[in-house]
Amino acid sequence: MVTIMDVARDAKVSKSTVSLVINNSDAVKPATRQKVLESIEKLGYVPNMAARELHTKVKNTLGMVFLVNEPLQQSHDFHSVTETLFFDTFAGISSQLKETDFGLLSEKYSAVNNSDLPSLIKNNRVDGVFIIGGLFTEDFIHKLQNLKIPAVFVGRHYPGVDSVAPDVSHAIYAGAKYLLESGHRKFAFINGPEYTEVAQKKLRSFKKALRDFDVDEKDATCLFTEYTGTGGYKAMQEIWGSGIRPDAVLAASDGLAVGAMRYLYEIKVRIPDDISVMGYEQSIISEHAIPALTTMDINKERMGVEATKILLNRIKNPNTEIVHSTVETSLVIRDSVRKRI
Amino acid sequence: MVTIMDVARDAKVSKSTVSLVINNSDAVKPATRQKVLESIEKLGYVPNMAARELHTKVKNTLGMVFLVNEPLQQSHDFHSVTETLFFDTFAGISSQLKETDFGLLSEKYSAVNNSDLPSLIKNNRVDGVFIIGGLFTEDFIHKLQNLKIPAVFVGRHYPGVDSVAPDVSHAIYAGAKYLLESGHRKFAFINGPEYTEVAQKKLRSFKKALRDFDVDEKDATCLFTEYTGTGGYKAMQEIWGSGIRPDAVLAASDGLAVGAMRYLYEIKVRIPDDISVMGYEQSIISEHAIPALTTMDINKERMGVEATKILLNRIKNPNTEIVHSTVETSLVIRDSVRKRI
DNA sequence: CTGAAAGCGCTTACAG
DNA sequence: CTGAAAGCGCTTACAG
Repeated sequence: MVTIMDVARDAKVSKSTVSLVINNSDAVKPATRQKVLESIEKLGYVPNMAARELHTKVKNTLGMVFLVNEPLQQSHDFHSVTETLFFDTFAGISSQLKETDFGLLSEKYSAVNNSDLPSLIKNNRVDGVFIIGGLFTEDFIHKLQNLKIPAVFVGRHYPGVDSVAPDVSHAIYAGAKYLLESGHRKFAFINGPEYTEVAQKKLRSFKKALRDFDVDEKDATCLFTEYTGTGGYKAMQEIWGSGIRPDAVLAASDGLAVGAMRYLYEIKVRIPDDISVMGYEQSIISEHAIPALTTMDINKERMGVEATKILLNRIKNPNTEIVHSTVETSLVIRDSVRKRI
Repeated sequence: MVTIMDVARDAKVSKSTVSLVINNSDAVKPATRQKVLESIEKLGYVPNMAARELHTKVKNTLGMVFLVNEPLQQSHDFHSVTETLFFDTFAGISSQLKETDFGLLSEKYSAVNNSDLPSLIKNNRVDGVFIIGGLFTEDFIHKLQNLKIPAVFVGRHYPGVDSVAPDVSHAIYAGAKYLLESGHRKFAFINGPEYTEVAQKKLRSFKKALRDFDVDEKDATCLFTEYTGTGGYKAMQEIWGSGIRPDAVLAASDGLAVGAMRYLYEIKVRIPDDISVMGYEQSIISEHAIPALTTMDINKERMGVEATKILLNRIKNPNTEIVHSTVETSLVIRDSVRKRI
């Protein structure tokens, strides 16, 4: 392995000087600098991160903790939220980190019934950490805050810690508005779990849209369920079973939407001819759904980019104010909604 | 920050002794060991990885290089192969690494027109590396081999480097067999890009199944296209457009299958009533397809687990023989294939 | 079984 | 602008 000493010898300078050019100090004469650079190139020198870290205390690595449900979840479980969040966020973070020297350590972690913190945090391997997804517990947050490690939550806001999340209220409102403007007047709203704050927020936005368009709340059936395909399927089944015939369903996730679509397919109700379906998230399954699902793009990749900027800044300036960043959402029109005017 | 010196003082031993207990040496008297352990616990000591690495040369981190197409690919691009491979493989690797002290650095990387190696390799940050997906070039492989860094390819075999891949031949054969045994006799086989070895292998297996069931090759239309939803869509369109009416389509990926299904939906051909469709991969989109897609599970998570075992072993025993591991596949029966007997 | 010492490859004041 | 020196927190022979 070639060390700083080798290039110092080759360039006929001291290793201090080599170190200075590596770190882009301008206290080096251009000619010397050039000579050193040539030696580095010639010998294929790569600085030893560990040695550098030992001194500077900066690890040049960020952690990505990817919150999952217990037990082990697989991508084909007819679940939809977390994993697609993971992939796109990763893409955003990864692209943003390309410009820097930071590496990204990843780890799956279940916050429930878990007294340990993620090992990349526990073992002190990162300068800062992204917490992906909403599946954290109070206990987890407290432990995290005690460590005072720079952290940003991605996907959900939480007071007192940096976070980036989509503009949920606006997104649901925009989705409902699109449906309303397309002439729909009788709704099913399939929402996430009732006890979550996000679901409550979504419900409020949905009802606000109804009010703004003078639609009676009686013409909207609102159900809570878990964010899975199965959840959407059963909700749709329940609605249909109780004799309700909406002309549009708005789902709080693409997974829920696709679950509802499956039930409708089975009972031979055509989408969008007989009923419109609208999702929320813009995940891989919305693009591949049949018919392709009209949905709200919550811009997950952009969230990753924002989160990276926030985390890097927090590491550099630990005392800046906490930031809660909200990422804009946008409507993605595909084939599952039809105008009824 | 608490160092080995602090615990040495607290336990009233030398730091060498502390180091020995950390590293589970049995050259420490149980009583001393106990005392040290207590001090470690009390002070919340965590060994400094950088200092350790500086000495031992082992970084305790593995890299996961996730091969992508140029340009930046997003998960909703109606593409399907790589990203779902990424997610499930990651899950397998991550769970396997839980038992160890290794961390996992990830990076997206495009091998085409890229003279640099992935930065986690270039900067020498990992002890070994997983190369995920088949999108590598000869040039990439040569550079990698020159570095002599332990590497395992996941998803595709390549001579001279450790790899784990699904049993492609068996999987396609099994898929075709299932269709044949269900009474189908007129096929469309929508395959990946013609120039890839994998596609050729798939074609051979498919034809072998045909022969074994005495079906004339004339009754099977075989098309090559890229592994995307759009590819599947266009292939199906072409088949239908030329007047061919298969009773089953076998697709070389779930993305292709779902693309084909989309076309069939548009021309109001019912699945599985009018035609059966079978996928390959068992990705998130197969479970969420409508109707749910019968497919071959290539066991991506298991590939991650195997790859981890191989890589860890290669690091420990650099001179063991190259291994090409093949992971078993299995049939996942859902709703897109109907018996026609 | 335990301690003193050297050294891993860097960076950073500090002289000059 | 450049070099000599100390030190980051460990591990590993080596004595004892």
